[in-house]
Amino acid sequence: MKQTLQAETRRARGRPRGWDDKTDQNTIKSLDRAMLVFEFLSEAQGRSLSALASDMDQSPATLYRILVTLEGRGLVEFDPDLQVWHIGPRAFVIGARYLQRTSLVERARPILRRLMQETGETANLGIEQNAKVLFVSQVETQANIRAFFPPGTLSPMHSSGIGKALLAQKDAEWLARFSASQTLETFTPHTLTTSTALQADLAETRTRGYAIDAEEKNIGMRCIAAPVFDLNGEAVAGISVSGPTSRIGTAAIEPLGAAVLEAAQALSRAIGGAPKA
Amino acid sequence: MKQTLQAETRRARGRPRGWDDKTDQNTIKSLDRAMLVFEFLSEAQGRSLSALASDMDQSPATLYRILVTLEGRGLVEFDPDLQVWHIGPRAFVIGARYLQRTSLVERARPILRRLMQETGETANLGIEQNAKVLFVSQVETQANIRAFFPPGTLSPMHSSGIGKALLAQKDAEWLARFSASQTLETFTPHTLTTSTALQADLAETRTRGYAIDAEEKNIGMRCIAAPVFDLNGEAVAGISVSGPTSRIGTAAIEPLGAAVLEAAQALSRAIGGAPKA
DNA sequence: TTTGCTTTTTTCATATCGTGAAAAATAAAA
DNA sequence: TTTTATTTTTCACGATATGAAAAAAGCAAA
Repeated sequence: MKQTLQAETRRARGRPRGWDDKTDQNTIKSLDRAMLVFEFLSEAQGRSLSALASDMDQSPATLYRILVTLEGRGLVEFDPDLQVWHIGPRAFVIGARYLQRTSLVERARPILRRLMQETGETANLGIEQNAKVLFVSQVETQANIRAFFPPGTLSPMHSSGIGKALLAQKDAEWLARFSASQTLETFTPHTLTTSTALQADLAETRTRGYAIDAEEKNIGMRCIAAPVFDLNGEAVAGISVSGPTSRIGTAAIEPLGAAVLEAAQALSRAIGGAPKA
Repeated sequence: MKQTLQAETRRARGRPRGWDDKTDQNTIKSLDRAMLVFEFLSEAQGRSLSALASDMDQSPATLYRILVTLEGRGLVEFDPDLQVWHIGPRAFVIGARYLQRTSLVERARPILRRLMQETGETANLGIEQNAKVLFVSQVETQANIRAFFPPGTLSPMHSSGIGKALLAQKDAEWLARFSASQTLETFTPHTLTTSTALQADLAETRTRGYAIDAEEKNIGMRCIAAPVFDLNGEAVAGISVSGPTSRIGTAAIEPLGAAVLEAAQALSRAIGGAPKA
């Protein structure tokens, strides 16, 4: 039972340089081309052979053979009635096994870590739990003054960055039930305590792309958050950075927002999700 | 805008005869082999190159090139710390597009969500795939003890609620082919392992309107399922709720059955279907 | 029916490119 | 250090993927 850890070999092969221009010597051209077809088909399902051939600028003969081969393994499917090609069930089964491996939290860790390093502020991951935000993971800043949310903390949605980022994605019906069941507790003079104030903030959040919690829960603490989407386009989690007002001034908000947004999108991709269209 | 319908050409190419022995002339060998690797990896994730090579009886060099090529497209992933290979996020994204084709899943989501809220149990949607049940969508209960079927799971028909709900709608000829090709694997002492026992259960299911899986696959888990019909009156999918025996006792079965039946009928209507007359 | 047109499969000759063996590189263990 | 276990890379060979073009199959008109 060897457990060799010669990480550097292939780690080096990752992205560094000489990836974009140098055609990697070790890749198989024909396989790569076939996978490009596979990927293209997944985006443009329901096309005929000839349509695909002209769209991809490939010879119909080759394309045909690729599709027939993939069909043999159930990775693509041919609809004999409409004479068009689709992604097959086997692709779904195989792809679903990606999720078996790790959870949202595990996928988030490297992304949170990078976000913390880029911004210098504590990065958090939270999910919705019974109309509250449950903080499930965190990477702390190295600064001496820290925002601190122990994982496991439950926080009201209306007074946290992640909560507001998630609320901003909910439809009207959901929000109606929310305001009916929740009272908007006051924590600081900045807390949004009326439904109209909250609605206005959520509208801004939607256009901005990320939510801002400006001392709405704790005086002296600001927080920037963006939503994470799952496969069904539903906002299932949020990523935020939080820190003292001394470091997160008005000038810092925009760059932080961009970084948080990017991190949230990276996590969405990692769990196969994308915002609803 | 031609809409040619020359179905017979490729329909004939489907499965009929001369598939098993004749090496299909139109198949690309190297691609087929690569896809076999892809599939194998999905079942045996987290293996090193050498382990895969010996398991698949392939030269490490070729396997390496296949993996690197697939890695380039994100279809597989390399874990540099453990030095092992996995299925990648792109595979998940592409595979998930299989579901986009039919609006079934999309239509089902609100219905599943409502069913979960009404019953408090995890609601599932499954379709038939090569005489197996493929779970394609799920809304999880909020209870702490949960039945869990990750989407993408394949399950034998005779030992799942949805499977039995679908079987109950098949005609005698189909069932004869089914029993000829499938062995009724035993999972628990409650599994229906003889054709006669299964037939009897299906008859009850038909009169009852919904199927009951009473710990036939997993001990401690019960499942109530009903069929969903498409435009042609064929049972193309099934909806179920599943939960622990502690919550789904004999008394709970009837109300759950009614709720599941109603949900299944709602989905049938949503896709323009109805049971065969 | 027959004719014409489009899309798909299949054939075929060519040289590209995938392949395995073995060497080199790299990392871990001794 | 040396040894051992993996992994990448090199290399020469020939299997096989490829595109052009022909054949087959469907469809839509006469």
